Amino acid sequence: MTSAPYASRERSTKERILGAAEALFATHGFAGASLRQVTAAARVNLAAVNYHFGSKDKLIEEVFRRRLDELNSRRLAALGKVAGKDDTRLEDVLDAYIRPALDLSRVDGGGAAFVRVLARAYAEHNETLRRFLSENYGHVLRQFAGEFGRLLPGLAKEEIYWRLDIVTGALTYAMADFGIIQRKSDVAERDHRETAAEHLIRFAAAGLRNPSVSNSPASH
Amino acid sequence: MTSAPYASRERSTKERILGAAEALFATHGFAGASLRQVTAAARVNLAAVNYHFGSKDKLIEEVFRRRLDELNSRRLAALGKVAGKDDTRLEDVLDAYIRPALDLSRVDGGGAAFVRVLARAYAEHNETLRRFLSENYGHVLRQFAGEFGRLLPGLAKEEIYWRLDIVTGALTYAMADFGIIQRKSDVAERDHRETAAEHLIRFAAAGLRNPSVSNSPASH
DNA sequence: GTTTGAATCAAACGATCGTTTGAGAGTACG
DNA sequence: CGTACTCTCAAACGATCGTTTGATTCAAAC
Repeated sequence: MTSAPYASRERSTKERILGAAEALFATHGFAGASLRQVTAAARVNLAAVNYHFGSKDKLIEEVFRRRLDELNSRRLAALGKVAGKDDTRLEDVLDAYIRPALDLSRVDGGGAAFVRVLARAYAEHNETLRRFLSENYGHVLRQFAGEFGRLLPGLAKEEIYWRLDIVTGALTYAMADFGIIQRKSDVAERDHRETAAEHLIRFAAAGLRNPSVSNSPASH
Repeated sequence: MTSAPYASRERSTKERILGAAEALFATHGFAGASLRQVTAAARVNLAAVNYHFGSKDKLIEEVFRRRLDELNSRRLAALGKVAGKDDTRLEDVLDAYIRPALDLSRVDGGGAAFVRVLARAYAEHNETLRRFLSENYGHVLRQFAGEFGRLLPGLAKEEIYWRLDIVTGALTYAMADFGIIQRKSDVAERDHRETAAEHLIRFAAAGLRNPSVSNSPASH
């Protein structure tokens, strides 16, 4: 059971399926990408998906688990390096939150596609998927919220979550490169994301530092 | 040709289809919602979609056109009331951008669902849909970018577009209520959106006012 | 050599998809 | 009346969907 009889010279069947599924889910969505597309791109038999994963839904969960576990641990590790100190800057915490996602998008072999899959997940109302993401993502968000609350004592806990939610949405949006604005064709995709991350950190820091107000901000 | 022989006492077949499609596209996505679901919810015959709209893709475009035309004109009208004056506040321009979307989400009869459809569109890589949205949305964004550039003379034009892109992503995300954070069950959906919009305006104003910098904002 | 079990394969399952068809119902106009 | 035209309807089209089946292949265990 240690080595597969077939295709031992290449990546395993399971990994080839996961990679192909990741890329196709990013492009066509979960409902839009068929298992026949996935298995054809992975150059495996159609039945291999149900054999190795059980169902399409389980395959989707595995696509997330493979990347999300590492993304979460990297975020928490980065947070641990800057959190709780006297000279902790807000930008450092934001960087710990954003940078791992950016790094993930630069990994060869599908990481770039995964951030798009992540953006898909936010748009999906699939309750099973949402629960899965909340279980694997919620505790990370709570950790960051705690540190942000320490750095921004003037903001209520609920206010912190509100703003973090906006930051997460903007991050997901920017990372996935789903903007209306067309980037210049001579700018590579990863440079585009790097620039977006730098803008986002400055943007988010300013938004989080904004003092809480009681009156309506604008009424024309 | 002026009046339909059937169902004249109710909303027309076309409008019932559009309403049902809007709600189902918001919940299940464009690929995930079938025409049989749509026509069943609209209580019309299955063939009515292809008869009145030609195809499923054309139906999707019509779902957008129906709301987007009014959203765009309302945004431009609101912008026209505050733009170009000496005492124009940044929050006023942001309000002109965000408030029409919020108002749309409060309209009875499907407007709330449309903001979710809009978020779906951002996540879709469908090239036809992206081109359609860019044609109906690009000129509005350019108008707002021009006014933001006037109010923020220290920012380069490209920087304005970068930040507006983030604002649009965060707005779409917040309006569609796709956050991980669960809102309290006793908070109604429209109140949730109203609060989100107020936070977003303050958040975006602070982010846009943030002076442009040349050095990297954070590196741990 | 025989057995065992995991992995792959072609083929087909029933279900559902978007779309089309042709008949028929209803209204307006002559 | 008859003709014309719009709209609705049940039914079916071929294609594709996720999933299952049963045979086959290969490596390891005995």
